[in-house]
Amino acid sequence: MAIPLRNAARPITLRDVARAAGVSASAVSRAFTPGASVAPATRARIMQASATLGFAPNRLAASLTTGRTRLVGIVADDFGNPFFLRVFDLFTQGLQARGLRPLLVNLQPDTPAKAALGMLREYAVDAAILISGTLPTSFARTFRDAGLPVTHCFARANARPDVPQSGIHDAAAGRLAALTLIKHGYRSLGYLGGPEQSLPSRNRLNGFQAEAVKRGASVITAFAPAWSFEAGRRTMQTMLEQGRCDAYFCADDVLAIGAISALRDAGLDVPGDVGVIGLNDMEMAGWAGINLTTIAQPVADIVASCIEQTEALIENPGLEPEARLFAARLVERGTLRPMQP
Amino acid sequence: MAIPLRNAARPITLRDVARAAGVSASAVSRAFTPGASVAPATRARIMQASATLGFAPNRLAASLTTGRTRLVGIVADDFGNPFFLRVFDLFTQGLQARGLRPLLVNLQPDTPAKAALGMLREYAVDAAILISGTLPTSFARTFRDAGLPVTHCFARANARPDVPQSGIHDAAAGRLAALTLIKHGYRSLGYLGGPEQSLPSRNRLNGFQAEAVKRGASVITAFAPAWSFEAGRRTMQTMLEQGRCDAYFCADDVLAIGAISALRDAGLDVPGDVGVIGLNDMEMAGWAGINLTTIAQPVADIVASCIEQTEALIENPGLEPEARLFAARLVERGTLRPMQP
DNA sequence: CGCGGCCTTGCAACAGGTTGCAAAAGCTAT
DNA sequence: ATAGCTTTTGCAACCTGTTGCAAGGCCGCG
Repeated sequence: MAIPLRNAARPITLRDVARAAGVSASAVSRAFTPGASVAPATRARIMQASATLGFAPNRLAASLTTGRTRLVGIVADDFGNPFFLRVFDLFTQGLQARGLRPLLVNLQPDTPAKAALGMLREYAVDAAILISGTLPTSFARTFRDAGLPVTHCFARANARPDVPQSGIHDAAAGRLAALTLIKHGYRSLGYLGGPEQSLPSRNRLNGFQAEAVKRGASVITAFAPAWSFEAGRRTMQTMLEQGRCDAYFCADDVLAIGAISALRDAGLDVPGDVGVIGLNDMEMAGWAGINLTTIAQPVADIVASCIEQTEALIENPGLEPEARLFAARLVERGTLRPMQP
Repeated sequence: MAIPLRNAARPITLRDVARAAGVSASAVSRAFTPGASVAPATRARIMQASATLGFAPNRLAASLTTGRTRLVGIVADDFGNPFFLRVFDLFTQGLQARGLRPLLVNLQPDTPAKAALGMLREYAVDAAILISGTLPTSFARTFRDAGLPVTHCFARANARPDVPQSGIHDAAAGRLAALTLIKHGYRSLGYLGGPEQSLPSRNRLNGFQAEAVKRGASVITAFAPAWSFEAGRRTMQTMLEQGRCDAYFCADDVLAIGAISALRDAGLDVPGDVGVIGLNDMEMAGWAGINLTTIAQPVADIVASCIEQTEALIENPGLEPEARLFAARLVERGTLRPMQP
């Protein structure tokens, strides 16, 4: 009836290897540490023994003395928008390539920052990366104040940031959208943002509105409760009740696709009657039947930059936080009427 | 010039708390262990001290003695298909709810199983979950043979499985697709699968073909090189060169959307000239403009089942592997012509 | 009042690595 | 052969928690 306390298959430890190679435990440890002082012949013998025994050093045990786990917490709260699949792909690949391992935390809408912090501290992550446009900036501050190096991707505070950030220049993207619509001859404009508390939503609006007003166009605005098709569709429906604009800038492609669906349901042709421009340039924006004119983020550059910031912050926790903003680019497809010559 | 070897902000340890609360380290450890023997008053004092110091026990240090990290490796190789975003969401949520933490490994096409195994063993994960329809079954075997508990989600070996598995009954889904097309009056059928080495691709074909042939329909087949829009579009283009079928079963919705794009480019109306049925029932299948008739997987059930299998395997590594197959369900939308009465 | 038994607590060993220090070994130059 | 250096190696302490064991405290009961 005895329940075994430990798995029968005990993992191979460094002492097993030491015994097999006829050296001390320290020698084995050093053999696996680049730059440590070991005779080449000894190292070879140890590596040989490790290979036959199938030994891999336990990083977690090592972390006790080194103070580094090479674990990075990825904290995200939007698993609904396909945009983030690309982002996860890039992040996990990029971190892996640097020998860092992503530990995922999937935030529920009601998860307090403290709880998320606790999850990460239990695992002694070297840093955390916040991937979200909707998380309040206080979230990052909570992490930072607890002494956990943290960076924020795809969000931007208005003033000087609390923590290092990478993302697009939202206001500039908004201006680009306005400029594009105006160039295409639209005058009465609508803005359909994501959740109102989301900084990118607001910053995109600010740029959009400023540019539009400057050029004599009018802007009405609405915020969708989520970055989803259904939210975009519903919000466009209520926007249409206030009368229709010539063209709409949607702060995300999926939102735009939902909005177009509502416009077509209302008997309006896109781009015949109404123009729509999205943001993100997700793969599906290029699909036939969608063919959405949109503004592209340099996602790969942003993610690479954020990883770089994270590594730098791990090296030097006192680093002055910097917001790196990337320029967005117009991708013309078929949801705006042809430009007036 | 001295470089500090350790971060100035040393994390709070259990001995700090012990000192603050005036008890021994063991007392603190026990205070955090449910069911351990501690006087309520002592525990309260310790919890108080922990809260003010901001202490959280380091699970990694604990893992040295307990032999459990509560870390689970999530190994995936397809970050292109939005279907998997939903899957990641469900997995991370489900694991978190059980106090397990997902450690992500993003497999590149050329990552050998040994390398992936090494990444996970370094972090002493309690188990690994393979999420992939394209990974060869040898991958799971490599993990298992190394003594790492492993389960496989969304793949199925033909015979008795090497490791526990959860997924849909691919052959049954294929039969359902064939039956549906035949009920709608289609006779000359086409199958557009994912990568040929993918087991789900082949199993879906087997069921589809068996049912179709049994009912006197013909089947031509093709395999796309990836589970993507572009692969679906291209593959449908080459299929059309061999003449067209009445209807096509595509082994994935994104593949189907690509295929429809190719069909329309070829001047064919869907569903007027050709019927298309997909598989997965992803969110976008329901979007206006796509409106794809498809076969739904009970994804949430499958993921829950896989997590359950994983937990069971951690408890009892000797568990007999079992393949749990879930029934797929038809979701009728607008890409098949109306049924003949 | 004394004793047995239970609950609570601390000691010390341990998990799997890392690392400062000093001893041992190898090498060169006298 | 010896001194003087450098390189290689092992010892032992340490990182942070956990746990078996035994000692201490407290209770009730006779």
